[in-house]
Amino acid sequence: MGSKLPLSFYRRDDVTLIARELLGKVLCTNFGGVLTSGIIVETEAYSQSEKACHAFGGKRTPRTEVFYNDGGLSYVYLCYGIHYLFNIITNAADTADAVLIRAIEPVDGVETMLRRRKMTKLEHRIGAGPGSVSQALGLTKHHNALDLTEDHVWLERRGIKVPDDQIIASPRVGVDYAGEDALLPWRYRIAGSPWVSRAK
DNA sequence: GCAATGATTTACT
DNA sequence: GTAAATCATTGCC
Repeated sequence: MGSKLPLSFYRRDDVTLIARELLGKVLCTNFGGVLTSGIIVETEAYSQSEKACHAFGGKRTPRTEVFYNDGGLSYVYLCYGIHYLFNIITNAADTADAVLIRAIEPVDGVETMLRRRKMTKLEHRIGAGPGSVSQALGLTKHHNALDLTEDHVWLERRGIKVPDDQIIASPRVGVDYAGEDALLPWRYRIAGSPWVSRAK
């Protein structure tokens, strides 16, 4: 097993750097004694300084309150009434930065993930896309604002190296309403991974 | 209190 | 490629 990422990893002030470094790390969940995990192969950075973020401009609502905690917490949000999106809160308290996990490559508990996704055999799309990731790992809104150094949801370093030339930066999708900020290349994925969502 | 909408996925034409 | 599903949060009345 790898070593759990320390809080100091999340509390740095460069959210795009954290998003890049999360590639190749392993996201783990352990609910009811069932371990499931996957290598992070696609992420997206969000910051309060750009419109695509729910907490843009320091806006506070009951939903975004968790953004203003210290880094190292989970943020699970229900989108389109159907899909849960898993984010990691980064940076210091009162600074609303976060990284969205968009795709994983299954590692542990594959059978459990298949059952959760109602699939009979392993397909590349099992962890492709933020809604799919959450479903495969069993994350729901009940797992919002969890401490990522506890033993239910956490991230590990397993010595997987992702060289810079294997990281592709591209504009984010689904954020057209953000205007110019939608063009920021804050979406990162591992080149050549078959587990990422279909490139657009 | 109520209507509009979204950090998406899936299935169908 | 296009459209529908579906509901918590949000913002305005």
